[in-house]
Formats: sequence, structure tokens, C-alpha cells
Amino acid sequence: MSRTKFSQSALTNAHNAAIDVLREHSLTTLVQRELERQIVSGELEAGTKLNEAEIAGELRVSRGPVREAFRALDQSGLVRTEKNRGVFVRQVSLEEAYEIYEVRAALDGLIGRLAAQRIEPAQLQRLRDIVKRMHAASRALDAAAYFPLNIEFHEVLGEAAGNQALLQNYQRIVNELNLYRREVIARSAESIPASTKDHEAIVNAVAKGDAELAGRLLFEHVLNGRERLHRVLQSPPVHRPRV
Amino acid sequence: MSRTKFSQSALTNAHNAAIDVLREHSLTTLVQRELERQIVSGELEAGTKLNEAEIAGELRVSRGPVREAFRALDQSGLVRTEKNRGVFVRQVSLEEAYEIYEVRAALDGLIGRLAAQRIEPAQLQRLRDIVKRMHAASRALDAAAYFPLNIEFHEVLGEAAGNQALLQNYQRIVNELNLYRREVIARSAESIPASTKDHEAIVNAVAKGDAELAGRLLFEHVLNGRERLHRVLQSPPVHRPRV
DNA sequence: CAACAAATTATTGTTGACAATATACTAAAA
DNA sequence: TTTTAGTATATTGTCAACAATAATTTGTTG
Repeated sequence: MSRTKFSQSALTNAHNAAIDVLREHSLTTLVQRELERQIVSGELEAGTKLNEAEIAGELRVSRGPVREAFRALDQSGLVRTEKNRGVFVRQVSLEEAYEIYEVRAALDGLIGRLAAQRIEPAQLQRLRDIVKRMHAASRALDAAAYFPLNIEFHEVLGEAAGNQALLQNYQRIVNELNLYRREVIARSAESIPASTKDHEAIVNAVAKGDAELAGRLLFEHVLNGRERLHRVLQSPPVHRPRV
Repeated sequence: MSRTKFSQSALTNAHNAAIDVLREHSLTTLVQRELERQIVSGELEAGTKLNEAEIAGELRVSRGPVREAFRALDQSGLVRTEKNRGVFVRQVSLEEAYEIYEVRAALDGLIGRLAAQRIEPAQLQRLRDIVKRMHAASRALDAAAYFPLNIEFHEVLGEAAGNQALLQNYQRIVNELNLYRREVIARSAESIPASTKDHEAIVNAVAKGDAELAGRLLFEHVLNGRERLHRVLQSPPVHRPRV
């Protein structure tokens, strides 16, 4: 690069970078993403009230973009709006979660079918890798290591299905379920071995190209997961607080 | 009711009714519904640019609520937003439609499964009724009569599945597909007989309570519909305009 | 002291104004 | 005639002020 007459300071570079971001994305989009991140990550927990002015202040924007982001998040199921009262991070009840699991089972079933027909060698290898690491985490009953693997497993499988529309719908559903699962995910270590066995069988079916089997296994895997979670919820929590 | 001292004029009553609507729904919600209606009904055709100020003027609101409605419609897939250029009624390409059909097949498959287990006698009777009317429309090759029946059939089945989360996702998908199907729906009369046969078989499976069968039939019914539509698209249109 | 009523404060809903960007138009040059 | 530069217009993005509603606090009464 040749030296320019007016060299730019680091500050100016940062400033220009910010400008570039705004050239492509509206503030609404940025606010939406940030809130989505905070909700999915658990930074904002279910039930929390989201104050327009407060959020606008934190993100240094006016209330307009925040309100627009709220409408998008509401439609995607991460937030619930009560007129004249405000918006709240969505609380997914047991009954709702039960229903959503069924939808996820159907979508995951389709993912299995399609992935079995369309998966590429590199993707299959990634799945095998993940399952191998799952076995390790399973033997150690290391839930903290297991859950990221679980997410990655289903992500790879979703990509392997090669259907954007499917992937988008799937992602939304999974986001909604995470609102529900967060609280119980910490104490479901006992379901890891069974889950790992499921994953292994799924990979084998996909590898064989058996669409019918892969679809059925994934469908049942999700419903099994639902039941496992359900059982955990009925047993007493690890540390039951005094009432 | 006792006579009040100040009787209300019809105008005042209408005014109060409008007030009551606003008490429960925000302008954003009302704008969103109206635009959704116009898009789904075909009043606004795919690709149309939606001008904020124009729509705001027609609906007698400011641009704020219109913009918020846009964000919701964008998220639900009925509209596409281009920064600094505006929002457009979504155009669903052949490739996208192909993908969306697969998602719909999965959801409809689940609907079949669940409906077979949960359908109530009255709903089953409604399905039989619809199929009977379908046969009549089919014999007459009366497409105009057939398509509303088709929509009603899948609506009833969707309700019979008894899963709100499923129904919502299903509805969104069907809306998206309608953006694609509208243009070709007029010249697909030849597929009516086959479709009617599908519907009859589905009702029988649901009536037997055979979840597995009902699910598979509905899954295939949707994919068959996709292929039928695809074939129609490749054949020349009824009136080919001069170029 | 508890319960209800009124007034105050905080928050959301809506609007119109301003800024930034893209589009349409006009005129000059190749 | 076509291209292109410059200008004017239209449209979207953002903001801040105002209106309407809900939540809170305060004060009063039984």
C-alpha cells in the first residue's frame, strides 16, 4: 500500500468501520441481533421486562429502532408483547414446550431424511468426530462439555440437509425451546448416555444413506429427549430451596 | 336497559367501537393484519413495492406503526426489506418454493399423525363432508369451487392435530407458499382428481386412527402436489402472451 | 393498621420533523 | 444519439416531542 497524504488515525478507522456497518445494516437490525443474542445466551432470562428507553439508552439509539426490533422478535417467538404494558422475554410453559418438541421432531425427521440423501463426506466426518467426543463426555458425565457438542451435532446435520427454508424454521424452533430448557439443562446429566447412543445410530443411518431410518431415528430422538427432560422436571431439583 | 339522559348517536357509537378496538390492539397490529390480508388475498401481488408514506396515508396513521408492521411481516416471510430502498411483497422463486414444500410436507405429516390420534367425531364428519364436495367439484373440473375446499380441508386437519405451535408454523409456511402458487393455481385443474383421491385416503387413515399411515399419506400428498405444480409450470400457459 | 382514593410518576403509543440515501431528471459532452 | 455529470426530488432511517395508559406513591378514612 502506498503512503497517502492524509494518513488516517486509528480512531478514524474505527469510525469508518462503524459507518460501513451502518451502510449495510439498519439500527433496527443491529438492535434485533443484539437482543436476540442476549436472550438466546440467557443474559436476559425468561420473563424479564424489556424497557424501551433503557435499552435505547444502553445501545445509544432512539426508541424507534428498539420498537421495530421488538416487533421482529415478537414474531420470531423470543418475546411477548402486552399492549400498554411492554414486552417481556418469552416464558415457555411446560405445555407449550411439549407442543414445540413435536414440531421440532417433525423438522428433525425431515433433516434426517434429507441429510441421508445429500450429506457430503466432510460433513459426515464432522459428525463422526462429534460423536467420538460425545462418548468421551458421556463417560465422564461431563454435561458442560456435552451440550455444545449436542448443539453442534444438530447444526451440522441441519446444514447437511441442504434446505435453507428448513434450516430457518428449525433454528427458530430450537431458539424457542432453549428458552424452556435453560433452567433444567443443568441437571439432566443422567440423560447423556442415552442421547449419545441415539446420535451414534443416527450417524450410521445417515452414512448408509437410509433416509427412512435416519428420519425415523431423529424423530424419535427428539421425542425421547422431550420425555427425558420431562422426567427430570418431575424429579426434585438438585438444590431445593426452602419455602 | 334504562334510558340514559344523553342518548348516543350512531356516529358516536361507531366512534366508541373504534376506540374499543384501539384499546385492545395497537395501530401496528391493525396495520400488520391489513397488509397481511392484502398480501395473502393477492390484492398486493408479489414484487410490489410498499411505500411507507402512501400506506400510512391510506390507513390514516403515521409512518411509525407502518414501519413496525413491516418488521413483523418481514420476519413472517411475507415481505422482504432492502435497506434504504424499501420493502417489497416477497417473491418466492421456484427453488425456494421447492424447499418450502419439503418443510410443509414434514409439518403436514405430523398433522396427519396427530390428527389420527386426536381427531374428534365432529371434525371427522367435516372432513368427510368436504371430501364429498370435492368429488362433485372434481367431476365438474370446477377449480374455482375446488380450491377453497382444499384450503378448508387442511385447516380442519390442522385444528384436529391439537397443537398450537404446529398450527402457527404450518400457517406461516402455507402463506409463503401461496405467494408462489397464486400465479399458477388458475391452470392446475388437471391435478384435481388425483388430489381428491389423496384426500379421501387421508380421511380414511385418520378415521382408522392409523397415525403412521395418515402421516405418510399427508407427507406424500404434499410432495405429490409439489410435483404436480412443477409439471404445470413446465407446460405452456393457457394464454401465452406475445413477446 | 389496613384498605381504598387521588395524585404523581413512569412507560408505552403515536406523531411529525429532520437527516441520510437512493432515484429521477436535466443538460452538457463525446 | 448515447453517456455521463450534476442537480432536484422522492423515499427511507432516525430522532425527539407529545399523548395516552398503566404503575406507584401518597394521603385519607374506617
